[in-house]
This record gives sequence, C-alpha cells and structure tokens, in this order.
Amino acid sequence: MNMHDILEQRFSYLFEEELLAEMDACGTYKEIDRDTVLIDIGSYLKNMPIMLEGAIKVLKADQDGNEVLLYYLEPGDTCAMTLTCCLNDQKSSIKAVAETEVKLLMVPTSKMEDWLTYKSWRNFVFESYNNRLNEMLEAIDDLAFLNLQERLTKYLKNSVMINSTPELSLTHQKIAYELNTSRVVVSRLLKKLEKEGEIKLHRNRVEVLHF
DNA sequence: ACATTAATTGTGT
DNA sequence: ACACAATTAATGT
Repeated sequence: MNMHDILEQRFSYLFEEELLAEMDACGTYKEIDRDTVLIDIGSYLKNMPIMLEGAIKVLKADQDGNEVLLYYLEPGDTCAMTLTCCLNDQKSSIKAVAETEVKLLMVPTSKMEDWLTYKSWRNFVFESYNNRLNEMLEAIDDLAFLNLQERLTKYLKNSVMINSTPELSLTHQKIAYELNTSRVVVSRLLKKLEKEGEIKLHRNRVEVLHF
C-alpha cells in the first residue's frame, strides 16, 4: 500500500485534500522494528511522527536509568512532547520506544509550523495535546494512588490491549524498569497473580488469562 | 545427545 | 534489599 492510500484511508475525514497532498509530498513513510528507541533523553528532534500502525511507548526517563511509563501512542496519534521540543529546539526529556512494529509518517518540523494555517491541522494538534495531557494525568494519578499490585495489573491489561494479544513478551526486569521498582518485587507480585489464576508465567513471556 | 554457560526467575533472610 | 538457588534457553562439541 502506498503512502497516499494510507493517508487517504486514515486521515481523509480529518484533513482537507490540500493538506493531505502536502503531507504526501513532505512526509517520509517509515517502518520501524519492535524495541527500536525512537527518541532518547537529550536528543534533539527534527521530525514529528504521525502514527499509522502499531504502538509506541512513551516514558519519562532520567540519566540513572529510572523510567516511568507515561502513555502509548496509537494510530492517528502524534506526540505532544515532540511538538514543543521541535518548536523551541529543546532537548527531549522523554524516551520513546516502539512497542510493536510501527508504521509512521515523519514530518519535518518546519512544515508542521506552516500547516498551522489549516484549521484541521490546528485542531489535530490541539486535540493530540489534550489527549496526551489527560493520559499523563492518569499516569500521575495511578502513581500516586494505586499500590504496586494494582499498577502491575493495570500495566499488564494495558499491554494486552496495546499489543492486541494476551501473550506478552516481557521480562520481570523490564516491567520493573517501567514501573520503576525492583525486579524481585515484580517477580513476587507476578507469582501471586499466577497463583490467583490471573496469569501464567513463562520465561520471557507473561500470558494473561482473563481481563 | 550431552555439557557448558548466560540470563531469567524464585525464595529465604 | 541482598544473596543465593533453581530453572530455562542458547550454544558448542
């Protein structure tokens, strides 16, 4: 499927023909492998991604390797952090990793400023901002009010949704990083969930039974 | 098929 | 949190 068709299919109801044509002309179509780090802390961004297929995980990260999961980007989404970073040439304070195989459209930052003259584009950008903000608020809420057991369950359920499979290829250590806790704690909680019949544990894999 | 090794997972203190 | 044991997957012989 060529890019024009993908744009047509995914965005024709959102953007006017003229803008779609511009996106077709200026954007670069990219396919990205699972687990590719798209954005790391400290990197400058020159392109803004518009999601077509797959999912990207966005985390707040610091130098010592501490991380917190903020939100996932899905088709039709764009990254709000990128917007601000692009516009004022700021260093990125987040990390973005491809959760699945990802297909996306890379748009040069210069263009995304130009396009603000389109009403549909402004709406798209604003709505995206709004969505990301809400998701971040939820992440903060979870962090503040849920205990680790609840956060873990939520994390697993979320992953099942995003990956659209109950077979999650994860190590306990990876989960621990993303919830920023220790591997031992994750292991214990997962074991408990397994005893309760919620999940089944394998090496490098967690199978979620009911959700 | 077997032994070796590295990584992941489990558990007691 | 730490230390160690057990298990599993990967690799070489």
